[in-house]
Amino acid sequence: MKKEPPQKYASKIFKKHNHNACFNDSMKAFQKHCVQKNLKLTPLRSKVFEFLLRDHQPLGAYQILDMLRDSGFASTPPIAYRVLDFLIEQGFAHKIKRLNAFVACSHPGSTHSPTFMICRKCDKVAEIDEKDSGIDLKKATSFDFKVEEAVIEFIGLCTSCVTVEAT
Amino acid sequence: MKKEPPQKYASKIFKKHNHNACFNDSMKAFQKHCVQKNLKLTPLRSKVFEFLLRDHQPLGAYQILDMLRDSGFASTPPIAYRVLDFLIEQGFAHKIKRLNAFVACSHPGSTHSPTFMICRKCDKVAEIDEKDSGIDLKKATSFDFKVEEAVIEFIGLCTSCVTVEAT
DNA sequence: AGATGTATGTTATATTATAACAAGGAGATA
DNA sequence: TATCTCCTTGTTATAATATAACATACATCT
Repeated sequence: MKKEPPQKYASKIFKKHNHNACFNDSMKAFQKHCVQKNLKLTPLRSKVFEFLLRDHQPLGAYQILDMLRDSGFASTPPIAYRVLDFLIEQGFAHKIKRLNAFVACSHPGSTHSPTFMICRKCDKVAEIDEKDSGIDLKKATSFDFKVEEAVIEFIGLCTSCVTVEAT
Repeated sequence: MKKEPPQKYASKIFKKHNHNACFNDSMKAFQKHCVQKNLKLTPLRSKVFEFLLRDHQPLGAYQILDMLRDSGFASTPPIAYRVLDFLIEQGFAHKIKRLNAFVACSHPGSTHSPTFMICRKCDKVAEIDEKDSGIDLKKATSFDFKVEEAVIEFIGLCTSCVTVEAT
């Protein structure tokens, strides 16, 4: 049996994965986090996180508001923005500047400066580990500037869309 | 006479520099570019570029509109956004997502994926060379994703503001 | 029950950006 | 010179994103 060659993967998001498990694990991690930090995991918060987990598609605040309305929640802008702020603060969501949209964090738990790959065709977003991104934050902190945080978003094509475009 | 040790500089923007020369060189480069590409360097375009060059401060579209009004130009939103689009397309300006603001490009001429250092205290922005940024775009293009463009913005403190905060 | 703190709801408005169409002016050409 | 074409600028209206400020509800502790 041949050994697999080492490969670099942007993230599971662009690949098939066991989404049920993925969803459940994330939800459980969120629940656990809230219990540990004595934060309230309310129906509203839970619902919004669920939307974000649903299919890893980034969602705009106003899309989320529509979904909340459909689910019987109040749906004025502050409702969504507050929950999103909460999720971001707790490290379970990120904002994609490029899209003015929000995604569930792919590896929550520790605060980190996320790096995203955004497909310009299907708008799917993959969050990748800093170590795989070709970025060395220490190297970026220079004589003249103390780096505290980084916004890193790569725009391009995911495997599926590359294939389609090549046709 | 001792040799200076090699140092890394984020950019001239955070340092003293001959701003008159800097301003004039940029303006001339822009003029030259327009002649070569047979584009019209109109008073409006020239004025907006001048604002951006003024002191390297990122400017919001509506700030630019105010400045245009003060200079006797028309000042409805499309006026500013169109000129800014023009400058960006021609490679003489960039948009800073973090600030929803625009800056003159520090090394125009060739198209490039700029990397910025944004001081969270004074909002000054330095554009740095990719090679100094600790980022390897080739490394970022992986099996799963074809990188075409990158948005890279470091947030932190510039030398002056670090000093102030340490006090 | 009352006090406190946090979450949610509501109203209004700020900020950023674009669509769609009209008018003006420079240069080419008949 | 007239008019055609192309590009720039001007105008009106509105879309999209986000926050401020304040009111109400609800849980938990006492």
